Amino acid sequence: MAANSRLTVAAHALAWMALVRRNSDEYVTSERIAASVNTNPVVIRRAIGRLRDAGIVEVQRGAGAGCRLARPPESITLREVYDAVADEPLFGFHARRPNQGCPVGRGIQPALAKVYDGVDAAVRAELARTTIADLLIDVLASAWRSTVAEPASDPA
Amino acid sequence: MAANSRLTVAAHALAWMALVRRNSDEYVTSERIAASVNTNPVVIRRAIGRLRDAGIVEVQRGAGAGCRLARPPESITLREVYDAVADEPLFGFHARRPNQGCPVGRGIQPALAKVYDGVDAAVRAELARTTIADLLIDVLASAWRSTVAEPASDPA
DNA sequence: CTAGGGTGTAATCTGTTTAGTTACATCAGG
DNA sequence: CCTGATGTAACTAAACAGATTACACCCTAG
Repeated sequence: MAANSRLTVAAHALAWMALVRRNSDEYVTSERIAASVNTNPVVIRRAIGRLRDAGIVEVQRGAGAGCRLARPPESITLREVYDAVADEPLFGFHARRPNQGCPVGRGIQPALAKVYDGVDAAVRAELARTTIADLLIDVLASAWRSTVAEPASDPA
Repeated sequence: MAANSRLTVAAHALAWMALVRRNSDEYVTSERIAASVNTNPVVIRRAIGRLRDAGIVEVQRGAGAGCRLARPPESITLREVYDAVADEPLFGFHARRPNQGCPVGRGIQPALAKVYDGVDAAVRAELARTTIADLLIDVLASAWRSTVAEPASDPA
C-alpha cells in the first residue's frame, strides 16, 4: 500500500453517496459506507469530516443521522476532493537540512520547490478533469464488466 | 517530512555531480555527496545504485573510486530520475480489499486506476520539462540570492 | 602484488505515519 | 428522555523510510 489511500477512500465514499442519491435524498451512515469500503466507521468519519469542512457533503446529526452530497455529483471534481483530504505534498524535501556551507545544499530546496509546485499544479489540473458523476459511471461500468466475467475469475 | 524524499536526494546528488563536472571529470565519492545532502553515505549509495542501473551515472570502483554523470546534464530530465528512484505509485488503493458484494466496491479500483494513470502521466510530463542542467542553474541562482540575503536571515 | 580507500548490500534500529480500534461525550428526532 | 448516530481523543499495530553498522568485494596506485 502506498502512503496515501485517503483519496481512494474519499472517492469511494462519495461515489457511494452519489449512487444512493440517484434513488433518494436520504442520509447514509458511516457504518454503511465503511461496510462497502471494508474499513472501520471511524476512518470514514475522519474523511467525511474533511469533506464536510470543504462543503462537499452535508452531515446530519441526531437520530436518523448520516451524510449526503451537498451538491450534484457533476459539480464535484476529484481536485476538490484531493484538496480536502490531502495534507502532505507529493514529494518531500530532505529529512535533515542540507549542508548550508555548500552552494548546492543552500540552493537545492528553493530550486526544487519550483519544480514541485509545477507538478502539484499538473496533478490538480488532471484531477479536475474527473467529477464524482464521471467516476460513478465508470465504477458501475467496471462493476458490470466484472460481474459478467466473474464465472471465469478467481473467487477470492 | 512527506513519505518520499528520494527524488529530492537523487536530484541533489546529480546537481552536485553536474557542478563538479563543470570543473573536472573526476569521480566523486558517496561520502562527499552525503556531506552536502547531510545524510549517511549508504543512503547516497542506494540512490546511486538506482541511477547507475538507469544509465544516468557511472560508478568506478577500487582505489580513487566514485561516481559521475554518465551523460551531459542537459540530456538528463527529472522524469528519468523519477522513474529511476520511485517505486511506489503516488496514490494507493484501499488497505483492505473493498466489499465485492457492492457494485461500488467492485468497480472503484478499475475506475480510479484510470484516473491515477492519467495523473502519473501528467506528473512525468511535468518533470520532463526540467533537466539537471536547468536545475543546477536554478540552484546556483538561489544559493547566490540566499548568500546576499544571509546577513538578515537566521544563522541556524 | 599488496595495501587501502572506496563501493555494494544485508541487517538492524529508530522515528514517523496511518489505518484500525475502543471509548465516550454530544447531538437531535421521535 | 431515549435512541441511534456523529465527533473526537487516545491507544495499538503494522508498515515504511532513513540512519547506522558491518563487512565482503573491488580495483588502482605505489
